[in-house]
Amino acid sequence: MKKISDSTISRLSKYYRTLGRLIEKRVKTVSSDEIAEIDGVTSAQVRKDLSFFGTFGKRGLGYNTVDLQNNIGTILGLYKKWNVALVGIGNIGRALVDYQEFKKQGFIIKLLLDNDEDKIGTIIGNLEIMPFAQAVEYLEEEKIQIAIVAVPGNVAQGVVNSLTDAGVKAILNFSPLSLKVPKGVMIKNENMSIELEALSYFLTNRGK
Amino acid sequence: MKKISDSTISRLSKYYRTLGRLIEKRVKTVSSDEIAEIDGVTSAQVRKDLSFFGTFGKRGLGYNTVDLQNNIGTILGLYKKWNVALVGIGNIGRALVDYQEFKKQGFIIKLLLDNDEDKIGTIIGNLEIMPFAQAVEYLEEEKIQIAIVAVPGNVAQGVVNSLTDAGVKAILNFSPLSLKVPKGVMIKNENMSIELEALSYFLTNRGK
DNA sequence: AATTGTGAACCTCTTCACAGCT
DNA sequence: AGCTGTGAAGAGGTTCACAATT
Repeated sequence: MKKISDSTISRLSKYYRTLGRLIEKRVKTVSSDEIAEIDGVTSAQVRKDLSFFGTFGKRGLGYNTVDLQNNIGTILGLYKKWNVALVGIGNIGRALVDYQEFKKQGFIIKLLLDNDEDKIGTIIGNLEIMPFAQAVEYLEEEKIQIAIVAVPGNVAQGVVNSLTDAGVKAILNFSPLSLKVPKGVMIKNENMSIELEALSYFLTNRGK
Repeated sequence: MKKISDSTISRLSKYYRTLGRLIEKRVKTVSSDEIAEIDGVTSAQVRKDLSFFGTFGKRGLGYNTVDLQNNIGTILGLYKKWNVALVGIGNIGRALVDYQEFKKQGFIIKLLLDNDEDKIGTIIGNLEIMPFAQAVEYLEEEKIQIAIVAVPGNVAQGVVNSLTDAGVKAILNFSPLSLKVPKGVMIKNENMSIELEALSYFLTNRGK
């Protein structure tokens, strides 16, 4: 398979969401121009992104919203169910347990892990917080494919090492550090500080 | 000022954090190669990123960790204090109030806004949740420069419109939609679903 | 007439490679 | 000798522009 850029994938996620909203509004057909306008990109970009995966439109007419959403969903693997472990049940972890958006896209949190004695055994939603020390066992039991890591920076790399040793192949990292993973494992960073710092830079330097 | 790419800015954030950790470990000097290794980029990339802003190293020797961190902090505007409003005090909003990393970088949450009658008046940390209906007034009063928007997708654009009308120039958006802002306003998206979907794509297509 | 799909042109970002400094 | 700073080359991503299709 041809290497597809990260930006194309993340734009496809946006188109997917945009199509969802159009479908809610009973829109049946949409042009690349309309999608582009909503998502703040060019229409050529939309068509090019799609062209890597096939031809989904009708010349002169545009795209059927439902079909296109389905196609993008399939490309992104959203119709599979993914079993997710959440590691580190602090403020952010707790918020993520309830984050509705995840469930909607097939990301099902099946395992909560922490190493804090006080937290282990606590029930959140309908899940009990389990000891990270036995992570390997639980990860296997629950057939976890994706781990969300929301632990303090100073222990994040260790946690990620344990997870990848246990065979986890995809990680979403909320700690503010660059973490290393072995080849064949994908890690994505959700780093709020980096985005805020970009805003800080913008406010500091605009006009210059 | 020459236009600097977003990726350069976000790498500078990473270098900043990496230098912080080196300084904690009493490291005095670092080469572009070492920074690059830690942050998973090339050494040429590190030097090029820095070169847009000045010359900070000594040939043959490398960079003084403390000086370089200071320089990057200044470039990013991190030594200013930024007054931040948090709009939408749901699960994510609540988690962000306590997020220590923000405070450390000079982002000070000074205002909590929500439009839910049941929430208004509640105190979180040492801040009272105020009614979004009077946002303009409070934003001015607290001299808010940055707003973090953590409201449901269907009301996000409206909230952002009010904020930009009230003069807010920088927004960090946690809703899962692409939002429009007027020229001169910067919006950064923190979209957990997009990252998870990239992981889903990776797991679905690896090996092909 | 409208809109897609796409090769080619363009532009931007990254890496190379080496002169220049310590 | 070691490492930075940077112009030039290279790679990758975006936009153009138009033939193809409905």
